[in-house]
Amino acid sequence: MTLTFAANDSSGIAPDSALAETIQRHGVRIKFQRDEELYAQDDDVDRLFRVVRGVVRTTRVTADGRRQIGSFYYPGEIVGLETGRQHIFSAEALTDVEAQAVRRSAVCAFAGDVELDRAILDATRLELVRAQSHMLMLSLKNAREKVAAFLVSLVPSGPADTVEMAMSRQDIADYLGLTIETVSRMLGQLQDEALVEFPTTRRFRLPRRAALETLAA
Amino acid sequence: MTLTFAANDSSGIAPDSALAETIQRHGVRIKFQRDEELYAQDDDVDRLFRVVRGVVRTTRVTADGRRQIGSFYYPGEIVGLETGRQHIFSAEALTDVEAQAVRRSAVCAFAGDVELDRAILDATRLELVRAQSHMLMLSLKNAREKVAAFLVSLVPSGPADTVEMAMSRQDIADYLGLTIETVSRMLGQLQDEALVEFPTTRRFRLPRRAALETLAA
DNA sequence: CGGTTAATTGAACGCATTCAACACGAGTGG
DNA sequence: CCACTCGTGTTGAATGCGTTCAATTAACCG
Repeated sequence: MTLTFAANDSSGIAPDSALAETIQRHGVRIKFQRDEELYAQDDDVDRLFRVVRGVVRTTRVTADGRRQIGSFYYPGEIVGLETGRQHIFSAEALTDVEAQAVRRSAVCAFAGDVELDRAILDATRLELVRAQSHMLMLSLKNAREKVAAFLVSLVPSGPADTVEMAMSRQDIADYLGLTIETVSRMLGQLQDEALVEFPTTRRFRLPRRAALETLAA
Repeated sequence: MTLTFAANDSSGIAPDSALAETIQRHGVRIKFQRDEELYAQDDDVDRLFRVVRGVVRTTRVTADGRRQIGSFYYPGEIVGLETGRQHIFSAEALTDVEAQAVRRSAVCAFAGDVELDRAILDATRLELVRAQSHMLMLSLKNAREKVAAFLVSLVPSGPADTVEMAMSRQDIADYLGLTIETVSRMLGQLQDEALVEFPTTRRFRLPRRAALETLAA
């Protein structure tokens, strides 16, 4: 049974951009094991990655240990351009990951290519839209709405097939700004209302996606 | 008595970029009255603004009426590039505002200028850093920390002079993801601890900025 | 099988909200 | 000058949502 990981299509923008193509052509293929870091917080920014297989999460930890997850990245998406000189987030392989990497300097070498410059700008804009959407979710939604919205974002709007979640409850909690207990409770609550079915803890189905979207606010 | 409005320097990046200069040279000067809109939510993106005088806030309102403030913009800063085709936020003049505007198409006309393309990219990156910083604040800080961080962000790190706040308590609340009552309580609490002094409701001083920074987390 | 980590469930607590009343300041008109 | 109003901000008391702490169950892997 082949079961692809749930893809986050919350942005609604196709991940295959000119930048993705360029990385695809010039990138070096690298593999990361589960939990391995693509780059660390405070690392100098020097490489861009295009996810080929698996899922990547970006994480930041404050001085006093509080953790936040910036986003999850799926095949076709670009990781590594979220900041200035130094990385604010670290990037970690949630599953075994295959990626293509290009040095930022290499990308700059093509700077004459207007097409490419535009592509980097577009990718940065996409990143900004993600952040703004995340911002709204964090401040305006309650626990129930957050979890509902998260589930919806994991399932392509097409057929309501079973999807596999790459992330743990802790990852979800840190992404939504909740605790694992609250996440678990909300999932249970939604399951009681038959808005989601969990055959196993990491696999689910949305039998009434539209209804769930409604209460995701 | 001349008293300039508090400037948000939380980003730590100088607002005067190549983009700002270009707008300064080619921009059309426009004045907005207090509460007037520079552009509305869902408007097509067609103009970029450089604030010359006054303060601008970006706002978004959800279908069910919940309000969020994206950011406050001060003289020298760029407003209007926060999204794709259509604006997600509206931009409103918090005070009387003087701004310079350029049509986006006009900016694109200079596209051959690599310098300028880079400037737009940098400005977009700055916007992204703002959003990420805001994200962290919303999910990881409690009410006390939020308000402390907000006060600190309004005061240039230099001399602890009295500064004037352009925004209402409601604006602060919607920016921090709190209610006006909570904001008011936290301000009162910090004042009791002599970490801030309010001669009037819109004017304050930070006698112990470092101490406030510490508990802003 | 244990042994270990991840996830769920329950009960008590606490922080921020909600609802309500009150204070303050600015502007208007008697 | 005072009285009145309206918008804004503050303060108090009660409620509730999400957290915290603790115990139990489920999943994973040797």
